[in-house]
Amino acid sequence: MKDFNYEELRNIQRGLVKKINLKKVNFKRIKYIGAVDVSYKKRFAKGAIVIYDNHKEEIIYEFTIEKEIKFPYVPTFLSFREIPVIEELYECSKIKPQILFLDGQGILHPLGIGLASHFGVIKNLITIGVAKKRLVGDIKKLPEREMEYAPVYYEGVLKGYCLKIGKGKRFLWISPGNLITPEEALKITLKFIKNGRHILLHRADRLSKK
DNA sequence: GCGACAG
DNA sequence: ATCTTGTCGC
Repeated sequence: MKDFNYEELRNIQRGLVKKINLKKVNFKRIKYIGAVDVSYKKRFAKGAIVIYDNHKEEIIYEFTIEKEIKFPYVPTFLSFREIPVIEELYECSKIKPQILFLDGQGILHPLGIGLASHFGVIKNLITIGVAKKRLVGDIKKLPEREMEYAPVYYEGVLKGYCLKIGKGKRFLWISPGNLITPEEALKITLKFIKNGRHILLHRADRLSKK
């Protein structure tokens, strides 16, 4: 793994965060919704994308790719590790989703530019960040019952929601990536939670691990 | 200095 | 994320 200039990468993030646009979604345009996930094995990363047809209400397309890992996992710099894989998945997909779910944070990031926001900005795409763990953000009290949620604040501003899924101590940290509001990101995500899991991200996760 | 820290 | 045996519970 080469040496990376993290100060320079910080500057890239500072430039990208200015381009995030948290506007409302025009739902009439939405026909395809996608999800991507990446898993790792030795020197390689395997990415999977699934495309859901919102009218047929089913997954209609999916595939995987493998790529050599070129960047280490460093908290707050996850984008630089995963985006090469996700970008190839997106560009090679014969069906382009109008909304894309990513396994990671959106604006719930120290600089406001998590994986979902980063990818949403460079592709000018509606993206939603769905993370399994907290990176930043404050919450008054964790939701206690299944499918309950609580607002997450960072620097005093509402940035996303924490949703309790399933029975145990499993939560999802949902925040807008780009071109969507926190409330809409929560609302759309809720539609895909079945049996305590996000059906599209879960499918992408399983595919990437095959 | 100490604790936190997406995947 | 990944490495990993047995084990608790529906």
